[in-house]
Amino acid sequence: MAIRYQNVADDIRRLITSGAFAAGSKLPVEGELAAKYRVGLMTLRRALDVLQDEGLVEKHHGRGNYVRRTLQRITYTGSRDSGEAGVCLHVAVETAKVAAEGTVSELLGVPAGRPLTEYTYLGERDGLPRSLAHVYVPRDFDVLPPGAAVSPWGDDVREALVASGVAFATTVERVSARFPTSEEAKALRITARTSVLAIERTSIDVNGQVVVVALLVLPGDRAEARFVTFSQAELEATQ
Amino acid sequence: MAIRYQNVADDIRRLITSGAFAAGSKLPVEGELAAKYRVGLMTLRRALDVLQDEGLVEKHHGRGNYVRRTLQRITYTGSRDSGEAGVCLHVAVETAKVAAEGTVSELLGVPAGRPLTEYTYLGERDGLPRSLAHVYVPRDFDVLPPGAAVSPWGDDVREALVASGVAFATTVERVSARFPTSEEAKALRITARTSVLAIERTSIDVNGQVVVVALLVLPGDRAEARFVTFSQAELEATQ
DNA sequence: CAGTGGTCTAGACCACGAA
DNA sequence: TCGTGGTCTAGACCACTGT
Repeated sequence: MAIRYQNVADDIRRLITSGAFAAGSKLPVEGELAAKYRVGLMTLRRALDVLQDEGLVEKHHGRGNYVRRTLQRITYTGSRDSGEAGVCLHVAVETAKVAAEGTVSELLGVPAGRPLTEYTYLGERDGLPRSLAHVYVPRDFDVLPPGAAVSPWGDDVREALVASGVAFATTVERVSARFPTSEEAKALRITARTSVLAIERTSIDVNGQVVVVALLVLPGDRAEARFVTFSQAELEATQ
Repeated sequence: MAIRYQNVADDIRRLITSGAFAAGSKLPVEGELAAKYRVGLMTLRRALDVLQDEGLVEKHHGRGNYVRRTLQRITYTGSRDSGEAGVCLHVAVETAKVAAEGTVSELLGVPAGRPLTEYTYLGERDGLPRSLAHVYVPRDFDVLPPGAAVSPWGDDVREALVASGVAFATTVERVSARFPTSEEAKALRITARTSVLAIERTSIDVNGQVVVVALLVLPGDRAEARFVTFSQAELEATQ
């Protein structure tokens, strides 16, 4: 049997992708749409939920439902190919003194309560936040926070560490897809139902010591991550 | 004002995390729960939707709602650190002759319609599918499909290509978080609301030719991807 | 205040799974 | 077949936004 909210969603999706409902424009009010499709309000709203999850529609309480503008995606370019083509994000940084705790304390291999410096990076473009990064460094490695950040991934912390004599050996990036915490959703201005790319990056120096941990969160519908690997032969050729 | 479905979700969540509702056990039927919390059925179901999205509850049409068992995660280990610690997945492979189309044709840099060989890998553990991979090779490079696959990511196709003389240069992996297509959801036995990690891997040979494209889909709640980078110094040391 | 979406209900009927 | 969850409705009332 045909499921009505799916049928309605299919038709509205068609109208959007065909351009009958222009990007950025306001959709008819829910009552009108419900009448048009001869379904109840709940059913129509369910159809809009489907489209919202697909990223086609934005709902604004008290204002109306809108066709979402196509979002340009940003790319997180792993730790290696630093020859990244313009990320072009406006980046805001905040610094805080915090105590090691939970995952961070575990990843850094330091006991809970150990003093850390936390850098919070928020990358924006077109007035919309696109990336959120928390970078943690043990207080010992006290790094001067550069006034203006260039990389939304906290690479300047890394560079500052290199400048102060740290020799990096290995970087491990664990990537997962999940739903945002309420704080992340608020910071990135996404709904709790938008999936995010979560990247946990640990950098280890030549002594086997974890010197910096970065936790990145990218909205799934506006970002992707890219990792490039060169074969052994290729690496030798460039040397 | 307190939102009732959130209150109900909060209480059931407490009962689950405190162990009052044991992992794997069946929840009371929806009618009972609705009566217990003195809410309508729709409201109760909305609360369960919240918990389902959080991965705490599994809903089974016609059977009941269950407290989800903690899921062991599997790890996709990039293309490089092939020294992966036991993936331990049972892998099933299917081979098909297909025509290049859409994304695949674009990534391979061949015109649409060009004959390709498609390998479909389904990785399972504990009777549950955990990974889905589609690997595409131009028909020219006809590779003998090995009877039993070892890698759920299609690495044996890659190895077969190496054995037949292909020299790989660079591998690019694009990672994104999104919702599954209905086909993916069916194959992985997840709901349309579980986010997935989508990995698009292209391998280029020394002539700059894309020789193999792999599209991987991992259920976000049961998998993660790991990428390891070694510093230049580290690489030289191992040579 | 008017317009719009968000929450909630009670009850009808459909679809799935297991016995 | 029976018990279960899934879909759907009509209508009430609440909450947010802009004038």
